[in-house]
Amino acid sequence: MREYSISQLSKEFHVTTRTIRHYEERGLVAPTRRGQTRVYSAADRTRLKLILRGKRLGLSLKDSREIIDMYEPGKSNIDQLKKLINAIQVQRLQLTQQLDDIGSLLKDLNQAEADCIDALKSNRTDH
Amino acid sequence: MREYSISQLSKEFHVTTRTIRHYEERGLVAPTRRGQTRVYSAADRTRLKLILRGKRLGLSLKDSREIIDMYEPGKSNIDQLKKLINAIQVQRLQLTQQLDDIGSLLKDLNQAEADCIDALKSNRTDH
DNA sequence: CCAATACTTTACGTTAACGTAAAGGTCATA
DNA sequence: TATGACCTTTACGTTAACGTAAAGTATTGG
Repeated sequence: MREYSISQLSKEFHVTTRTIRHYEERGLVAPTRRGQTRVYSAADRTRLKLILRGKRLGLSLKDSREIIDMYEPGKSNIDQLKKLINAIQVQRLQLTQQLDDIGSLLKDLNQAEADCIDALKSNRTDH
Repeated sequence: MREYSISQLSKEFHVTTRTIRHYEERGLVAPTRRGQTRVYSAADRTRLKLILRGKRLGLSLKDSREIIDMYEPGKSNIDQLKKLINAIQVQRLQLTQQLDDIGSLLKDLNQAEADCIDALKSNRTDH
């Protein structure tokens, strides 16, 4: 069972230690302590990974927290489960929307790039 | 050539008029005026669409502005073009990263949902 | 022994992207 | 003519997600 220091994780994920502590303040990770010092487990590291993935997708920390909490057990209440399933469907909708958006944007970018290259070429044969 | 009022667009895109004006303040749209009143063209409407798409993808207004500006001509300077091509490649990298992320998240969501459903079932046959 | 390194907490500061009044102009219609 | 329904500008407020600085603790190598 590997352990990580805060600066190790900060280097691995290219974020500041302040950022990681901030996630803790907001309740997204809860490393154990050796004395006063934070000790991160492999599970903690995974949570960080998920948070950062969420961030890349434009999720708020609150959203990320909810999603991450979905993976954890202990939510045996039926209403909770139904709520979760609902939340999952909402997320899925958003994601498929994003997929669409990305497709469009990539297309646009390709077009823009092609235009640029054309412009460069005609510029070169100009004068 | 259709025209739109600010409230029309605000309704169509489900944002407040304040938001649209904010985009203007930041230089992302520049509707003409009839007297004091803003009049939006089809092109303006398209820009709005692009901005909101960028927003769904987690882009900043500044990023969106740059991307949108790529589609417009008048950037005939060679250095500018090269810079643009570069920016496009950066964007493309980010997007493919996002595609990856979304794939992972969707997988996770499916798993979480399946787990939920399982939990519900076993809960039903319990007791 | 002391200086460097890595850790800690506390707390105020900053930026983006709007929200939220407040106060006023314009036009149709009851 | 006055009451809505829209439009405007100005300007301060708010939230999220950290940044940044100050001040202190703990361990480790020269």
